[in-house]
Amino acid sequence: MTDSTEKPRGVDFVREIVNEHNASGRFGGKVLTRFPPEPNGYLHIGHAKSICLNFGIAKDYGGKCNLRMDDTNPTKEEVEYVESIKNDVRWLGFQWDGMYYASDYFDQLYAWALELIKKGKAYVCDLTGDQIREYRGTLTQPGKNSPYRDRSVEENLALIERMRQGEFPDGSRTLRAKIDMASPNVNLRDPVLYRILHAEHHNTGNKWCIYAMYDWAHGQSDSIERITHSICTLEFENHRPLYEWFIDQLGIHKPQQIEFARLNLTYTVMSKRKLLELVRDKHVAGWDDPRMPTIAGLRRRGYTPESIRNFCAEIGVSKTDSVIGMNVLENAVREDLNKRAPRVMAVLKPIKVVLTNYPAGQVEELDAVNNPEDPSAGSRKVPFSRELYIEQDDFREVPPKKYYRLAPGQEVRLRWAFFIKCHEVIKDPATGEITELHCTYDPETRGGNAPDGRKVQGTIHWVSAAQAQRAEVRLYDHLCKVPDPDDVPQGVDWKTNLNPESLVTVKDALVEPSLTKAATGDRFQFERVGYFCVDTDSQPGALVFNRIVSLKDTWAKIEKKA
RNA sequence: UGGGGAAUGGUGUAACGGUAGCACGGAGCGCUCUGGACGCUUUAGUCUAGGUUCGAAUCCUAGUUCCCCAGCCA
Repeated sequence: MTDSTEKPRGVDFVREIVNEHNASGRFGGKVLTRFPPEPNGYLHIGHAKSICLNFGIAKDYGGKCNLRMDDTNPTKEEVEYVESIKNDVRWLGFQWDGMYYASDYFDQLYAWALELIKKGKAYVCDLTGDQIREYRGTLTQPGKNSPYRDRSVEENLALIERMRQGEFPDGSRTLRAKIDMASPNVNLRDPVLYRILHAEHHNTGNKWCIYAMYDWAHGQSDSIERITHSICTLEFENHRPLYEWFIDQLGIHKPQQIEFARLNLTYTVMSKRKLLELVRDKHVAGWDDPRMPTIAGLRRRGYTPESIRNFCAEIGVSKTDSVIGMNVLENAVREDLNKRAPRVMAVLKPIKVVLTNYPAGQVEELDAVNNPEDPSAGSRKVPFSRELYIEQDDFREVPPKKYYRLAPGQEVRLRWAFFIKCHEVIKDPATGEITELHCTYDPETRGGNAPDGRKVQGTIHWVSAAQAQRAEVRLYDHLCKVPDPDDVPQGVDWKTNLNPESLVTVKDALVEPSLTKAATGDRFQFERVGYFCVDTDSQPGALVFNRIVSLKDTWAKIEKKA
């Protein structure tokens, strides 16, 4: 119809294609997508991009989205992975319509293979792996036909059945499509459909000893589910003619495959092979190690599903190979947590402060706002006393220019408390190390404001010595020390680019007492420091926090420039 | 050297023959009981060369550069 003259603007190219289909009636206005992972590892942030795209499109168009395990290789797949995948998809905030397995379709796939044989379009090949490679030719030279290419239909039928029955050892024969050994597209040079694999499958057990190749399973699985838009990554663009060839031969529903560029992030790796390597060789504590770009890792780190979804929306979808800066992801979680995370005071590297004019033994409760961005978050009480701890970084005996924090003779505000001024620096006579700061407080400034209207430049965070709780804080940084860890000279292991300081553990940070009630998964902003999340290792009385991301640090930037 | 793709500020991404915009980053300013947040200003781009057109990021031609493909992996 022509009643809609306004063009959809600002939508990604995939949605543009869907719009065209809806306009032309190609799929009768239906939209059915799917997210098809192989359960051979944990999902990562790159999968999140695909999940948001597939589920997002289904939602935008009132369609549906299936979750399907592409489980055609029993030697690499495990139920642990399928469970983790389902869990991660749900956690990201999506609910699939159909839950399927490519292995659900093994019978149908086998029937279709027989059909292809009967049409003279597939044959059993006795070539070894090496021979198949030789016969395939190269990118610039055509391949040559297998000597087994012209077996009779009857012989092929008999042989595939014997393969299925388990009469032949692994690798001894394959079923191949008969297409064109001279095709400039190598995927069409008689691709293997089935290989012999005497392996137990997580879903079908020992029913099969021949397994469909991905190329033989994927397109037809989409077809069976009547997927309309089969969205995948760029490297499958070369396979599309093959999938369409299968579907044309079989005369079944043909989805539209659309390829987009996979996500790459700086300072990390995204290949499942490399992530598995990190886990297996214990470079990290597991798939959910907070340094991992896995969904499980990001979750444990403290990322919110919203922040990941916002990130995916922010980066867009296109066909251009690209690398997104890690700072974009970090920015997404800061933006989300700024609105929601309660503020709290924690001192990571403490130095003691004694208020010489504050009565010994006295403790008072001060009101602290929980979240200046969210009035409904209310306020809490924090104890204040003669002995406190502040951050080592917040004191300089010889302050540089523009240093607004505590220094001899310089007045600062203690957040939600009083103005203090430093009078004496106590040092260890042996080492010269600063052990204590003697300060005075101004009782008139209770709550943080001076009745005489006097201003201070700096406000610093603190905890009261007697009431503070000890906590372990794990400071996470980039997994890799360079933006592109895959960029290594020939023969050099990419793992030489792992960041040795990706985890720095602070054993004895001091946190305000309200945090004793913090539960696993709770997120906070440690004021002026960063966003933190209670780790799964945390116990009552033995708190463990993960740094999700630091706050932007303007002072660090100024000081770096000086 | 075969085939398939992609090229817009530093990084991503819009514009669908008619003002090159947005986000992140960078620089600067304002505000602030977080050197946070927020607000404002600013920086910087159509791969190259021709052509069509009143007008081109967009259409045409020819180049250049980058990515993917030679698993019985997905």
